[in-house]
Amino acid sequence: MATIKDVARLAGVGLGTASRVVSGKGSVAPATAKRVRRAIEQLNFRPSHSARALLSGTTQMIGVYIPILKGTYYTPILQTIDAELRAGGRHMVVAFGHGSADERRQAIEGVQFLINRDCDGLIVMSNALEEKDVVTLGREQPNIVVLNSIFESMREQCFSADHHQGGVVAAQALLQHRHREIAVIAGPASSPDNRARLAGFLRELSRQGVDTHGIRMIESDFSPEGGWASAKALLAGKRRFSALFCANDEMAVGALSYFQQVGLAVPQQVSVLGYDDTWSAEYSAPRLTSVHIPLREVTVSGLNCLLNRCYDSLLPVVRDFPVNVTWRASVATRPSRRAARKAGD
Amino acid sequence: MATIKDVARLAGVGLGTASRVVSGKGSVAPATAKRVRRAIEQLNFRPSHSARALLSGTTQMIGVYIPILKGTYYTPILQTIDAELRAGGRHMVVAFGHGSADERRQAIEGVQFLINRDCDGLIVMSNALEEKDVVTLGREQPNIVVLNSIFESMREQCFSADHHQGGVVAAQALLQHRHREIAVIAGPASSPDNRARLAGFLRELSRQGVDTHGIRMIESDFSPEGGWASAKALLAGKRRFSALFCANDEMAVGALSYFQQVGLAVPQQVSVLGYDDTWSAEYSAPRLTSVHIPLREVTVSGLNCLLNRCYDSLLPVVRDFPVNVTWRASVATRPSRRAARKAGD
DNA sequence: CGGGAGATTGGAAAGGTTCCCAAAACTCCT
DNA sequence: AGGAGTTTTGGGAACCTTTCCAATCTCCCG
Repeated sequence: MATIKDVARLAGVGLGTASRVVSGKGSVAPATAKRVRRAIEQLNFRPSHSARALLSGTTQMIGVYIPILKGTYYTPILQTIDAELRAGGRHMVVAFGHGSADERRQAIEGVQFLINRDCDGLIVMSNALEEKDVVTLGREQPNIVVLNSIFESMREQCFSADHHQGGVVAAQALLQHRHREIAVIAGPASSPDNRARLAGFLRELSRQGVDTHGIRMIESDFSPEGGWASAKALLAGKRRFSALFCANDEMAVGALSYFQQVGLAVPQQVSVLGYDDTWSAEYSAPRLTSVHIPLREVTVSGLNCLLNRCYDSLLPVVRDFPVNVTWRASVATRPSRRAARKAGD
Repeated sequence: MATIKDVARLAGVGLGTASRVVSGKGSVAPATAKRVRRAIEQLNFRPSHSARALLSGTTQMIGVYIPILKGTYYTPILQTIDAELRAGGRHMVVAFGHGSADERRQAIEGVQFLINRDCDGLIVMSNALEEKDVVTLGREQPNIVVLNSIFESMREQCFSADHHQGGVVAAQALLQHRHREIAVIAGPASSPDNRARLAGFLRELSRQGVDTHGIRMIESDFSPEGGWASAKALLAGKRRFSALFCANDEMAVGALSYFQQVGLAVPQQVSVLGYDDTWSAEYSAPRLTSVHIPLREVTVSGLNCLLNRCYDSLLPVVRDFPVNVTWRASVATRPSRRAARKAGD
């Protein structure tokens, strides 16, 4: 690979002049510039990224940690980050969690890896990380932004929709269609955002007079397999329900698949409500009504906040993200049979 | 950030000694080593990746170009690549196609970007790239491996399952269940791998005596939206069919969603066969029978081939990938004539 | 006690860039 | 022609590491 020295020699100019032509800053006589450009062309020169990084102390590289890339939740995030970054001539290096260690350890290792790679900044998503972990990590690389979790010690750097409110909205959506016999497939209890949406959900339910002790809740793992298995367990149980709230779309999709298999019609016999409004909700059978989380906005704001820290720019940052529900076909008004029976009670 | 010079100074040793302790190669007296290690600890030193890269001429970084990260096709690939790379202490930088340019231009720009970033090697997926493009790109960075496309001028560096054979297998799956009235939702005609599977499909069909002029084929775009719209168009047409072959799972999922909406039972009234056997096939409603493409194996072999080129290692590389069908619930034996007629209404 | 082998150590050089400063070249005016 | 002011130019220094070579030290043997 040709270096700028070669370019300078071939063009018959000094190092500085060649450099000035490459970077476009500093004055250089038009004729000289042309000569240099021809030399660049001729030698197929492109500046070494490493050398620049070494000198400038910045790699123009943002690390992204994601627990696992399965399903449809993280993909738009990655896509968004890459688009924004590339527009500024920077790039993204991604690390996923993997190995046999537990999730928390995987996250720490992944982030550590990214730090060692000289990333200018980090975007981290993980609900397994603990407050003390981010503090430790933050000492090594203060340019960290966390998506979808809130850590008290670095509130400014955390971006998340209000999942408690998301739960409230979910409850309202169901209530509004007169459902009162409700089942829930929850995410892992260890996940704070899952806990938040559940709390909001139950709170709104009881606020509107539903006895929340009567609702059947199964803890699962955010995967379609988990949704499928939970739906099965729910149906096997004796408690009836006219609506099912799933703590994410993936589980809802699994549940939908199971209901289809056993011939339970959605939404005629059961309504199903998803959460996140990811891409999997769009073309399930039936199409899934889901609580919309404006993940793109969350991501962009988080990223902008990070870029502002790293390169002191002044990109716009928003910290409040409205949630609402995207209506599709999986939620309908409570079946009338039940209404009648209920009325006769 | 502390440099190795600081470490050396604090430990009261020379640069070389400090470096030897860091890298672990070369002999250093135990007592000295301990002193240096303490200094490292104390200063929280970690070697600069850029400086190492500059000196060694290698960034330990592999670039991955992917047209778009939507849906479930590319995600396992990324996950696989990251896992393999990290195991070797290397990392991945991903670029997606984006902008307003056409796909081919996007791919060229994306790859170019990766090259400028000093990647040691590149993994490229794109069916918009042309032979001459890879030749040009290959001149700048010879360490390129292409997944899921075959370019004659660099056959050794191309890894793909045999999509023609995939089409054959698909046809056999349907034939085996006595379907002869078949519709197809194809991918873009511009995509070579799509053409290959279609060719194989039709060839096997006619080999087994089905009049392929009688089959209704709609070209779509590999997306669920496309699948949905195509299913609708197919049903609106007057030609009837008992089975539908979709050139990828995403479109099949869209079709499934549409069929559910209009109350057409799968597989009782129409069978649906997907292609790729991605994760979306697993929990659709009903679960999708699909031609399994061993994408993980393809990816690993491609990556190994690349790593062998970049770092002259001797990782195992396989070039033949068996395809078969994963049976789930969306394909059944041809229904009675009455049901079939209904499907064509 | 001299000599030699081996272990240990220090520091210069190199890798490719950019930044900065001083020098050279040019322009324009008197 | 002389000089002031501006534009253009060249190259050293610095960024941080590793590699290599020479110097020093230690230890053992005759």
